[in-house]
Amino acid sequence: MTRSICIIDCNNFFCSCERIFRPELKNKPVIVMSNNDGCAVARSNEVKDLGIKMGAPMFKIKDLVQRHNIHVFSSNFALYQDISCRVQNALRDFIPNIEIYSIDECFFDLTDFLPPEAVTDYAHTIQKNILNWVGMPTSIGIAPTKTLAKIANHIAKEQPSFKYVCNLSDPQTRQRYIKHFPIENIWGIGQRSAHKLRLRGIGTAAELAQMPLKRARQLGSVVLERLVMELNGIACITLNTQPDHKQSITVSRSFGQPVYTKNDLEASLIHHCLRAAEKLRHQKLAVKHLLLYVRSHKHHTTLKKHHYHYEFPVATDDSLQFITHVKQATKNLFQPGIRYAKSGVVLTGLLLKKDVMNDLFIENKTSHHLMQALDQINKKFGAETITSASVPHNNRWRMRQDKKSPRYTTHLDELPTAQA
DNA sequence: TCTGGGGTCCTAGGACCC
DNA sequence: TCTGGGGTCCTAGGACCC
Repeated sequence: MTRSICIIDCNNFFCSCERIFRPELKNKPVIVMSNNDGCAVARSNEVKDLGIKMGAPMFKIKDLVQRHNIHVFSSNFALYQDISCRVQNALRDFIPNIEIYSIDECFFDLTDFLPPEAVTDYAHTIQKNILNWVGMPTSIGIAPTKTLAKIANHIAKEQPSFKYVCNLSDPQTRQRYIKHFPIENIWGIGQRSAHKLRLRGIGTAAELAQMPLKRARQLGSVVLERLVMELNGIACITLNTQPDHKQSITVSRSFGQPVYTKNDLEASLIHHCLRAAEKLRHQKLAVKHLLLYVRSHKHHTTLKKHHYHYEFPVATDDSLQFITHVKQATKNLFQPGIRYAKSGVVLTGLLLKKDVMNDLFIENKTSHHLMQALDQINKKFGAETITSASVPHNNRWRMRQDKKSPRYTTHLDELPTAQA
């Protein structure tokens, strides 16, 4: 039976979030920048029309920004995450089982919910209501597999006649559209694979769909083989509405300005560890493996050691245990005279806190109540209200974020004000 | 001068064991 | 001294996504 797999995707998500609270920016060019205001990570349609590419560095587009009076925002993830939850909750009113694929996309399956001929109308209803309730414009793609639904979604945005909903369930319609769909735009085909395929004369989704499975596997392993099947309407990538817990947690940042001292490096790592531990506790997980790393400025090759690994004898979620290792790591890694550009922490070997095996012979040093109190206070009064006394007081490594909008929906002192 | 951050999955290759 | 192969587990790195 042909399934009605749907993907809903917020249009220019970060830009649209900013516009919800600045309605005067509708139809005006808007850009949202990456951390440190380094490059463009979201562009409104007006900006795309100016030819500014995804990831374009600020210093290269400064002139265009001025000339066209583009509104630039630093990224405001507290706001985006909250709007994302609102969109998801609105969507659940229409279909309870959704797969949250990213901050601005969800998959869902309408097969057992509606007859195929009713699906397109329902998608329009969902779309209209999310726009009314949350203020977020969206696009919806519908097809028998996730890969084809992503293609439909792409077409829904590009071709105005679809009004942001494209249904490729019908094989003839589908054939007509994938004939002209470039492989670069297929979900799962990156630059490398696209180049490889083009060299072999394959340039469109339809051409890739024709590839024999054996050949696909040989060329791009099981990943490409699956993709070819998906293009032919055979579902290989299943919907996952009950995801497992995370496999890894990362906190890393490029510095707002170059860092040369051990203290600054240590301060940044401690900060990242505290954030990572917070995330860990929030997801009710504990970690076995800790990785701390530093990066020097590009082309700086005299840096010998970048990584510090540690395996906890008993999985933990205790911020204070991490900090001990930061001291050790900085001692190991720091080299004077290096211009450091970035640091980070990666937690892997994650398991549910309730499944942690204690070791009889190791004293359990985790201070649950302390950590609980820490999280509650910081949640209520703002990040880093309470932190460890060993966190050095200095901000040299922090991000540049000059154009950040208020966190309208998550911080009481940043609420929007209505004018009478 | 200035180019993000947080994820997932897959493969190859090394270490080790029998 | 030289001689095998199969299995597992782990890690680093690649490719990709948003």
